[in-house]
Amino acid sequence: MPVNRSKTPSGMSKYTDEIVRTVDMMGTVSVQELSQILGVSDQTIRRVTRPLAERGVLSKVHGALVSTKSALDPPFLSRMSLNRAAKMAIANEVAAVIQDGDSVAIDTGSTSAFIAQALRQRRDLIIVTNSAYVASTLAMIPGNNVSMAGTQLRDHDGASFDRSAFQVVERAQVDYCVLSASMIHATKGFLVHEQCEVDMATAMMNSAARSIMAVDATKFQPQDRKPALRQPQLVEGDILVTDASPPNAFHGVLEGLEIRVAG
Amino acid sequence: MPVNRSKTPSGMSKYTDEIVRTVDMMGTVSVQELSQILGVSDQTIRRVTRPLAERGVLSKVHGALVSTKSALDPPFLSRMSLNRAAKMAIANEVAAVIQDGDSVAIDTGSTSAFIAQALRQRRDLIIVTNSAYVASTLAMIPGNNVSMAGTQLRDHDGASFDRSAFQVVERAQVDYCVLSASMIHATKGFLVHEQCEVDMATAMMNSAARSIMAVDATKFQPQDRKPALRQPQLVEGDILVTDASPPNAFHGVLEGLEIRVAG
DNA sequence: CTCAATATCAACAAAAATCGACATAAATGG
DNA sequence: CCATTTATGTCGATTTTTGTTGATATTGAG
Repeated sequence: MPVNRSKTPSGMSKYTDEIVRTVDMMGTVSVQELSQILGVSDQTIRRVTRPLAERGVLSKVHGALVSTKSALDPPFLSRMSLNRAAKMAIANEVAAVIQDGDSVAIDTGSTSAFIAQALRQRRDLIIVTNSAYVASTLAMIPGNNVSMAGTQLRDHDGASFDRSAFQVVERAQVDYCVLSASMIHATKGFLVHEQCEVDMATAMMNSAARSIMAVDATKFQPQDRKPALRQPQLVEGDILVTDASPPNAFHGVLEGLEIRVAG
Repeated sequence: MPVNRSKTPSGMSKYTDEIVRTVDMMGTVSVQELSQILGVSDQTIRRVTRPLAERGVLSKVHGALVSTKSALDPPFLSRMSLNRAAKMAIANEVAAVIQDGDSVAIDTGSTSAFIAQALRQRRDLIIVTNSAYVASTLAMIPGNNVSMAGTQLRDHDGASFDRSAFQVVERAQVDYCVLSASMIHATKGFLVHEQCEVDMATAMMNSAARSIMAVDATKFQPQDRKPALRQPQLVEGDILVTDASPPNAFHGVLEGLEIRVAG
């Protein structure tokens, strides 16, 4: 009778190691190819790789194995693809507010990435940002003057929140700052997840004559991961750009703001 | 009844990875061209790329696919598209030298942009660079640790050569530095146009255990704009990666280097 | 504006890949 | 040595993907 159903220490076969190494090395390998390399049948490859795929060591697609290290879809880009149309509309609206020659501080976040793209149609901008993505997007436009704030980049979104980042932002003096938020609460206002984001937003607002808050309309509903930290208070004359009219319940926290609905 | 157990992670096919990499590297690729590269029908390319376009991983126009990554139309792109096949081959060769977990300093330049793309398949890298493009390309890979050296970005290539850039590079201690050159002279060696590039190369070499010089074979011929400044001398054991065997006339300046020919 | 050239799309048949089951070979443990 | 477990290869049914064809849409030129 079968006593020990559970596989060897970690479900390993003598091929496991070489398979994983080969897949990681090549990024993508067809099952056929792999079976020839190891001199075994394709069926064996499937049998060995199935548990690996379940454990997430590698990933299976029809006809081939793909390294999970392939990072085709880092979290940042998957967030980019969420609500794409709305974010693009908002980005264009923000780009309409900002004029050629203006100076702008831009925070990190997926909406800001779209705004950076939209701002490529503007010329002679002076940009300060702590997002490497925004910086590299706008730096290569002839005539722009881009400052990248910070040195150490966060891995999931390529943004920096180190001391030098704040120094650069605080030294700046800009016409606008472009901010974002993870959620909008009917009484608490604009919320984000991390303290460093609040700090950066505060620094940018202090350096800017006017603030632009860019949030898509889905942020008016409660999010799954509840953000707990408040963004600094916007003031009279600041701008809110979104893609649908805010529900009445939010009129309180939006008091005094210039509201622009994109679309 | 067939249950839906085939949980294809995210609509991936065995071609997705290579398609995305190719599109990102080349900026723009026609569907025809891609189908020839992969040896499949154009229809297959369309089928695979449609969901990718919907997710925003790349973007479709009539007849071609365009990278959404760092869309660049300024001079940078024209240099990017020069010799792209050779540069891609060189980039892959460099990525083969560098291992997961290594620390690398990367300079600016079009070849370095390709190398950054190729290095996306590596994991847990520690990167120091003065190019915003390289930084943002590699920063978002989970596990990587990227430092952006410098604040003020040059407009034509998004690179920084200010004081803080040198401070960051000089503080670093890396396994490899990846350098490039505008021309190779048979007796003077590796040449570039600007003093700041020499300074940066020097700083990177001093911080690195081993240097990798990546130049395509066309650089062995005299260029139209003659670069006048010498890169610092490479030393015994440093690596030259190129795409064709250097002519005999250059043996003198390449003495002692490990020469790797990609392709 | 029309026209030709080319690109895209939908649908179907052919090809390839997968999975399950069983037989055989290798390894294991007394 | 044999009994038993484990791993591997082979075969057929099923599912998925791919190439082809013909219709439709888009582009650029005249």
